[in-house]
Amino acid sequence: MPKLIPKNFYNRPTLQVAQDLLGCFLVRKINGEIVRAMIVETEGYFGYKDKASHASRGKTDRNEPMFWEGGITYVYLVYGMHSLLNIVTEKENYPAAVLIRAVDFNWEEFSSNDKKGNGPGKLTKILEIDRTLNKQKIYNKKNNLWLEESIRDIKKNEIVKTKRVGIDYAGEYRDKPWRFYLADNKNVSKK
DNA sequence: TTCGCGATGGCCT
DNA sequence: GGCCATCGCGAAA
Repeated sequence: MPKLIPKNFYNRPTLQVAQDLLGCFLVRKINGEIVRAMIVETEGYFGYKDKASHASRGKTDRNEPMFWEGGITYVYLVYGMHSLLNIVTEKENYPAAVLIRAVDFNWEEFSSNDKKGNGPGKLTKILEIDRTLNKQKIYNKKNNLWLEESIRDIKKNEIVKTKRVGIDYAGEYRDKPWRFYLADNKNVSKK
């Protein structure tokens, strides 16, 4: 049986959590049906100085969940149309989260082009994740959204580290290698 | 194959 | 009023 990831998993350094989440399963229950999606790409955002992070200008109504303790969701809208899913990490009052950028549904039904989870805005659409799921606990199953441990060991050399996507404005933080993905997976959002 | 761009709305200055 | 942690389309090549 797959194991639910415990709360204390998230209360650790963001970049560690971002890498450990690769190979784990994002599980969503929709109308009583369970859909499992393996996480294949993540990005870390943390601290006050990183201009790419929403928290770089202090706490606001939007980014407030980033300041909560690890293990809850931070869902927000970009470009007026896409909901992006983040998992909050680290301790309370320190702003940090991991963006889930791509998932893989080992599932025939999800093999058509518009049902691949190969982008942060696409996987949320397929899994019906929107801002109503903001600020929810993901270490229990009550909100019909949770995370399960990987069913195999992910080796260090399977993880590719590179710069994050879509944040060219972030100055010295633009090129930080805080994006991680599984090297052999075809569902990552960009090369 | 890659590139250019429009859609679309909330958030921050 | 400007700016996005994006996507999919159609044109060019």
